[in-house]
Amino acid sequence: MTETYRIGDLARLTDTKVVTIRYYESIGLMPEPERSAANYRVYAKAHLDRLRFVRRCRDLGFSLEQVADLAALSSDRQQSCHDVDSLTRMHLAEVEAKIADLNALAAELRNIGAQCKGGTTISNCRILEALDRSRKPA
Amino acid sequence: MTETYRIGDLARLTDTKVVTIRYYESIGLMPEPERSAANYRVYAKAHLDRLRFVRRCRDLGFSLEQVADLAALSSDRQQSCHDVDSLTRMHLAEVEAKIADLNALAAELRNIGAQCKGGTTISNCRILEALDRSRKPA
DNA sequence: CTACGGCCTATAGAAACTATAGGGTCAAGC
DNA sequence: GCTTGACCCTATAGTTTCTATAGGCCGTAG
Repeated sequence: MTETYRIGDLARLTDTKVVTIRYYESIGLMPEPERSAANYRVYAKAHLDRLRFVRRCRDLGFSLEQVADLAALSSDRQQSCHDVDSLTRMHLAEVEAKIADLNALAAELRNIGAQCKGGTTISNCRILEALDRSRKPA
Repeated sequence: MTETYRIGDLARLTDTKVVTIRYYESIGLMPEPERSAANYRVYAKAHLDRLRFVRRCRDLGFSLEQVADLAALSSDRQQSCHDVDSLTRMHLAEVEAKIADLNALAAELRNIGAQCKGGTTISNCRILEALDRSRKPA
């Protein structure tokens, strides 16, 4: 009576490739499911939930290792909320740092692009010179 | 008389690991240098310049393939500036998209973090519930 | 009964390196 | 003269997060 899923179902429901689900199992991020007579993986709702959790964390940019940590924490409901919070905070700090870097990078790329106004051949285009700071001006 | 460098010198001068320089050589991104009697790599100034160019492009977030393209373009000075410009533009678009994604992610993480105010144990901490949208409230 | 989609395992590849093993070279110090 | 240590060499495997491929079984619809 309990509804079950095959690996393809899980893949469709969570927008994950079949091979990726098997990969998660191989690294222990997904528990090993039951098998049918034909050796097919047979999943229960709990597996679906777990996979959704994993995928959502990945979308949020957590590494697989961090996801595993988060999942372990979540299974120990007596444990302090603090660990989960600090993991989230650390990750937020990483994300913010990356944004800052990328903003600086974008500014530089826009600047480099602006140098192209003049020439049409490489020899009088400034982009490469801008990319290569060590090159002396012609 | 012309000054030469050993691989460790290049590494220090460009803040690159020695193995990484050899890796660049193995994939054809750095030309094969001369060898000393003891089979040590002996680099000239041109190699140093080339490596600086590669590293700077990498810092700007270009992939190794893009760096190779850029370098090829730069060696053909008759070629149109347009190619270099469009590569840079495409890359800028990618970077801007990534920034937008990360901003959305940071907002979500801040939101999740804010949920932790209340409880001190997992069972009344909201972070995991926020991470796992499919979990029903207890 | 054969074709087709879905499932299985196992291995290799992609990107951009990093790490390790096992060994040669060279200058300085005892 | 010999050892120590820093540096160099090649070759291979590991990292992360998957994706792709090969070769083959299962189950159903026509």
